[in-house]
Parts: sequence; structure tokens; C-alpha cells
Amino acid sequence: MASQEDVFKKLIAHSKEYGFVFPSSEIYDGLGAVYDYGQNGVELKNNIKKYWWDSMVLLHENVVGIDAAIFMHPTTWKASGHVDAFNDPLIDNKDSKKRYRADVLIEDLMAKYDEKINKEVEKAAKRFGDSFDAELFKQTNPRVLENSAKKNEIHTRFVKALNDSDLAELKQIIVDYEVVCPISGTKNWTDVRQFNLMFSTEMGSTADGALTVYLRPETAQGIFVNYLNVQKTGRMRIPFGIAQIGKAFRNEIVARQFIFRMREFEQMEMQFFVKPGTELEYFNKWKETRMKWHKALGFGDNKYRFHDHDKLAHYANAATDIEFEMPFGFKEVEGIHSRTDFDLSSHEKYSGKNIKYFDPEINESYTPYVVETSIGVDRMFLSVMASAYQEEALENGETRVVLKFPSALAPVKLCVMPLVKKDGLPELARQIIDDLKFDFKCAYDEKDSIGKRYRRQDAIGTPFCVTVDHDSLNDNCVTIRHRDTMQQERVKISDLENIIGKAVSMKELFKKIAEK
RNA sequence: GCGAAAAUAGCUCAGUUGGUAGAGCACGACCUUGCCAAGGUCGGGGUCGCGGGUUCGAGUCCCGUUUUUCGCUCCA
Repeated sequence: MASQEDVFKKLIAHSKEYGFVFPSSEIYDGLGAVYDYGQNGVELKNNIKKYWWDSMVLLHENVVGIDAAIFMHPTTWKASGHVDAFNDPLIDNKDSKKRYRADVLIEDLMAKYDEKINKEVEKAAKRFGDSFDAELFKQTNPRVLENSAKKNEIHTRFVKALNDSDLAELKQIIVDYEVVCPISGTKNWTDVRQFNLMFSTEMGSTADGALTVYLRPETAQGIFVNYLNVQKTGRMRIPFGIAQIGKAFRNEIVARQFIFRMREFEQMEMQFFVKPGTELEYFNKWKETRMKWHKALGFGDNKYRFHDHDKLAHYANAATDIEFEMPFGFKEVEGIHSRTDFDLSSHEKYSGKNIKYFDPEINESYTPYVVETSIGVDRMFLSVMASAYQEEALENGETRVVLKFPSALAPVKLCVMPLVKKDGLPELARQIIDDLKFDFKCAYDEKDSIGKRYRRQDAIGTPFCVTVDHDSLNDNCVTIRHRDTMQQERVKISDLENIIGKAVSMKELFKKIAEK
């Protein structure tokens, strides 16, 4: 058995060799953690997106889509909290190699002084009993006074440093008050550095009039700022959802593991707007629906699990991840969050506009709560590749590499091959393709032995190979060879469209999701 | 960002103490063949990731750098 690490390496090599994923700008040595999708990759990716999109907007009458711009008004990111949260001052301990948020270290430092003070107070309280006056003690005890003076001193410097964005001062505080690394126990610190996780650029051609705009770090905000436009123009009634697929950008400090964590990535998000108080009901409903969507692909139910968040983000009152067993362990593919009214309220505050929903059923206005489902297209792509990739031992002792995609997702649906490239067989093969190319991505191959051609199609996961032989010229039948079983069957050329159409349709997958 | 390892043809890799860059597969043409990676002939393709240094001479030794993988770290 190959180790999981080997499988992952093979998967990356296979992805490149067969035109699924290439490193970006490879002829210039590539660009860190940026990848391009090749001729087969883009088909697979488009099919994944279609599977998601249709499962949202076709299966749910009350879910509609939008496509918001990547650029948004800069205030959007203040309202969402990204400007603050994505600008952490970080510091490394050189001995333990651990990285910390400098502001958190200083907050911990101040908490330690509080602890010291509390201990003194507790000690004194025990000694003096009922007559003890804690406030008076705090104001008079020299040790307490010393500690609180120090704490106040740190606090003053800390607040000023944050206001001035003075990174050197943040480090100086850590040095002056002898903060030690909890792991190494040393005071050997690097400088404090700011990592802005949002990419920025200038809008406007003149330097002085230019506005700093960001490449969106998530697609969700495009939905939030548009929710009322959609609600009013679409005459939507709560509960309703807005779906969107699009690129987002994060300047990750560490971006690795192939396409799992990229600096430019694509998200498929649906924000579901509900009446406050009902959000957990819909959170659970979407949790279930989204899991069905994954499981319907048939990769095995044991490959998925929920990971509920213990520590919730500031905006959420419930959150879970759908994790998939990647070659490098269970990893988050999708997040389902109950985001409360954090985003909409914040946008209301920052924009000064009333964006409340008027509920005609109760004749009242309110700010809806939001349940979000957010899935990474690239992560989904990776999970599909990882599940589909198989090395099969054949009876003759050889192995074949085959991508067992669900037919609906396969990049190429069929390859038509003349058994020999003469006697009119290529012409008939071309004719079959000309009939089918309006519905399916078709390939044609006449080179090399038939077995080799089958294997080539296996390697890119083509579910059907259609072979034209001499008999076909007389009986108008061809052989269909199935990718997974390698079984062949003889069918009428005129039946091909129906047979293949049924097999590659997403309908069967959708039925599984819609099942109660 | 720190530490470790790696980088030679499209892919997988070989290349001896430093001495004219190789194999298999893949690719193209032609011939033979025809149902699970077939054989033959010919051909195209590499300034050995990039930049310096040592040397008469560097794929090989040294330094830097880029990219990738792994560990740590981070992950609204």
C-alpha cells in the first residue's frame, strides 16, 4: 500500500500530466500558491460549479443567484471586519519558531498583572475576614499599587501604539516588560510585522485622486450589500437565499498543499435570509441538505464528517464544517455558519441606509438573520480528484490508473475511436461525433492500439469509449466500453445520445438530494 | 515566516573522485497490426530551475535566489 503522502504526490503529478492543473506562469518558475486549470481541469471545475449552482437555484424556488463584482466599496471591508481582523501584528519567537499575535501577547501580559493584583486581594481577604474592604485595600497596598501602575503604563503605551500603528513600539513593550515565549521560555523575539491578508490596488488613474480598493477576501459581502435589491426586484419573501460563485483573494502567510490553500480561489456561497429566532432551524436544514449534496456523488459516506465549531467567530451563533478525507487527512471543504444579523446590521450602520426587511406577514420591519453555506470550489475539485483517482490491479498483473468521476462531472463524456484508421471507419466515427457534440464534450482518437486508447481515456476519467469497427458500417451498431467495469456492450448508433445522456445527467444526483 | 528535503527532455529517472548530456515512456511521420498501455524505421525535443563564485574545465563543489513537498505556525 502506498502511503497517503505518495498518493497525494501522484495525484499532483497526474493532475499536471493530464491537463487538469498547472502551476501558474510555470515558464517563469511559477508563482507561489497560484495555479491554473488546464483543458480537462476547467471542464471538471465547470461541472462541479454547475452541480452546485443547479442544486441551489433549480431545486429551491426561493434561492436565486447573483454575480457581484470583485471590487467593492472599501467601506464594505470595514463593515465586515476584514480591515481590522486581517491586519494582525505578528511576532515570532526565534527559539521556539512559534508565531504569536503581538497584541494578544500584550493583552496576556496585562492579564498577568491583573492576576497578581487579584491574588494579593484574595490573600488579604483571607487574613482580614469580614471587615475586609477590597477597594480600600487596592488603593493603599503598595504591591497592588505597583502592579496596577505597571499595568496602566502598559495599557497606555499599548493603546497609543495601536492607534499609531507603531509596530516598533509594540515590540518595545514586549521587550521592556520581558514577555517570554510560553514554549521556549526565551525573550528572543523577531520584529513585529503586519500581515495584510487583503490584496489591495488603486482605483483611479491619477496618484493623488486614487482610491485604495481591495480584491474581495470573500464573496459573501457582495450578497449582503445586494440582498435588498434582490428581495425587492425579485419580490422575494423571507425565508429566501442568494447564491453566488466567484473568485476571492487572500494574501495567506502560508499557502500550501497544492490547490487546497491558494491565494486566488473560488467560492460557491449561498446566504439564506431568515426571520430572527428561526435561524437554527434553517442552519440544521442546510447542514443536512449540503451533506446530501456531497454524499450523492457516491465517493463513500465515511469520507465526510461534520466538525462543529466550539469557538465561534464573533458574528456566528452556530457553525460547522463539512470535512472531507483528503490524502492528507480530514480537511474543511465547506462551512455552514449561522451568521446572525452581524453583517446586515454592520452594513446598515456603516452605510447609514435602512436595509431592514419589511415582513408583510407580521407587518413589521426587521434585520434578517443569515445562514451561510460556503464551499471552496478548488477544495471540492481536489476532493473529487482524490476520490476519483485509483490505481487498479488488473488480471494480467498490470495496473491501470483510472479517474472514476461521477459521469456527470467527467470532463470528457465520450471518446469515439475507429478500430482501424482506414476502410471508412474514421469517417463514421467523425459522423457520430458530429451528431453528439452539441450535447456532450467528445473526444476522437485513432492513434495507437485500442487498448492504449482506452487507458488514455481512463486516465482522464472519460466514462464511455465508443468503438467503431467494420461491422458498424453494415449494422449501424457500435461498442460502448464502460470505464469502471471495462465491460463492453453493442448498441445502435441511434441510441447513443439517449444512453449517454441519461448516464451523464445530473438528475439522478439531484433526486438523491431532494429525497426526504 | 522558521526548519528539512528536492529541482536534469512532456513524464519517471540515471549521470562515477569535476572532463563532449543519457535511458525508458510520451510526442511527430511512415510501415505493420487490430478490443484493453503491440512491433519496426526515421525524427523533434534539454544553455541540467535561475544568478553568482571556485576551476584550464561545473549537471557534479561553494554562496545566494525561486519554486515545490513535509514539519511548525496561521486559518472569519
